[in-house]
Amino acid sequence: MSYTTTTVESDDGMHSSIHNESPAVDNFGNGCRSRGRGSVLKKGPWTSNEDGILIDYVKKHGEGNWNAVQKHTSLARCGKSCRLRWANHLRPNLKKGAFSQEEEQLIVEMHAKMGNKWAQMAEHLPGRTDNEIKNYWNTRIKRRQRAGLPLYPPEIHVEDLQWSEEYTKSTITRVDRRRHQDFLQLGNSKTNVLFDDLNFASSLFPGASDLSDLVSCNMLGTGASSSLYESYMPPILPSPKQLRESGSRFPVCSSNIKHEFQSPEHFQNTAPQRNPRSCSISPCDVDHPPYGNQHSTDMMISDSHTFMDGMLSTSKPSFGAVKLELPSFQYSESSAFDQWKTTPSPPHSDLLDSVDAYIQSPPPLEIEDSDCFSSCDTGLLDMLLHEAKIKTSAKHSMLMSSPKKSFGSTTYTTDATQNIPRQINSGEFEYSQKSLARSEIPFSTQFSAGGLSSAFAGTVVKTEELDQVWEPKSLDITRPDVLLASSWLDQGCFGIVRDSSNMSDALALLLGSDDTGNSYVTVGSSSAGQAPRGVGSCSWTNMPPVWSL
DNA sequence: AACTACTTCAACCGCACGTAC
DNA sequence: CGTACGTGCGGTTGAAGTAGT
Repeated sequence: MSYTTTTVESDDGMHSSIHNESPAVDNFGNGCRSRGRGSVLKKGPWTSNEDGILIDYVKKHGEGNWNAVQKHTSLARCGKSCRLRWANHLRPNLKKGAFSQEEEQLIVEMHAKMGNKWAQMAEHLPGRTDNEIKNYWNTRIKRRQRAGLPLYPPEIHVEDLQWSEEYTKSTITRVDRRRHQDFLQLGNSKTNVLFDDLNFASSLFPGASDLSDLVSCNMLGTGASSSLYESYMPPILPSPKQLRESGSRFPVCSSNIKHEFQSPEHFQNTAPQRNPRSCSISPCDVDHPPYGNQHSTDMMISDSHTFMDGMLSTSKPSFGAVKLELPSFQYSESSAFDQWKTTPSPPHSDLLDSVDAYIQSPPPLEIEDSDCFSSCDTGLLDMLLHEAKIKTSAKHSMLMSSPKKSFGSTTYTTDATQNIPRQINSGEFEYSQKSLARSEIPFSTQFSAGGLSSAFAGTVVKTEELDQVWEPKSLDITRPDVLLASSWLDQGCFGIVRDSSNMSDALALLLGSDDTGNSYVTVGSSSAGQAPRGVGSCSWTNMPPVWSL
């Protein structure tokens, strides 16, 4: 390994590096030039000798004051390098080796909550470093991207809908950390109420916060600009290897389509014995997706809703000036973290199930505009509304303990919408719009990412169209939206669609009328009474090649 | 055995924050 | 208040290792 670098001191004291091709063998004459001392700092891998020097130093002087290491020892390393070496490799009680399943699961859950807050995660993983966690996560992203799996298990996502509006505000636009911390320290006031949504104790309809949450969620979800996430729906042609495997990983594309649309009974029989939490998050499912050895129910996009999570941006600048720091549902309030951490199994598996069902409700059948651009804009709003309904219906189904049907891994409430809150304040959507505006992200940009618009755009659903559109036989399996929607088929969406009573309830849910009869969707650009668009009215030109195969 | 593709992970880089002066 | 410095964090890079052909 050659890390030989010539560094040029910059104005801010940092050293820019010019890599040489000559081998570096403790070449102190060709490294970083220390600030003010004129000595040369070494870069690259640490030797055991250097490690020993650093260890000795820390033993004598303790951690911190890393720049003094160079001054007080013969170590020709900059302070940053020393700190990194100590923190990641030399400090005691470091746990080396692969992550355990428990650790992996915890990381997934923490990332759902925190986003790329590696250091915070590391605090909850004794002996692990932020760098380790970060590397693990990046590797995991790549693996799941290849496998076409959602970044988070659905259960994770559902749980993660319980995040704070305030927190989101503070992270949508990159606020300074001080303010962020101030917010987190609000403590027992509003934040805790918001974070305590899991209790769902209130029968009030918190639509405003839901909407804003969802708005932010999707804003963040569009932060697909991150180099790691933007390719979650692969922007590149699959490798020959991937193509060979595509038959299993993208079963709907295969010629054996009839095997992919199987009866609910099939799913019931073949679905893994799924504990909503433990199974979905089990490392063997989440992090080690075997290409050809996976149950159909766990295959590829488990649901489009969750799929979007894979596109969550974390910190890379987005298309505009906005830097999206965290995934949609992140909050780092420690108390909230501790709360869920201590309850590894979700206390609301029923809730999760029911939410699954609604997540898997039909994709748009009707969108106002004909051109993709506008429909994408519309679709975002509709998607947000749709997600809001999902969330709120889940809460109410929780409260009412509705009877459920189960198809395979998915349970849905048969009378969920009877519990659906109809009370939606007129101002809530305005709030949502404000949130959208606040995000400063072009809607079209957001929506074009990964073809999500196809999965979510539009909430106006005509009952009579549903059976027609969503009969498996009428699916155009070449289309990405169908591919996305196929995840519902996987998870029993037909149970909803085919049940007319459920369907009407679902319609009510989706339309979300308020007391005055005002349709939810009419506030947005999408409206009822327009010509039906069908499933494929959105352009697929933005779809990554793999979907166009 | 040689080559290629892919994965892992240690280390670097730039930025931002806190603090001292 | 502004500046310099120390520190921490998150993103990225690239060499080493591994698997596949």
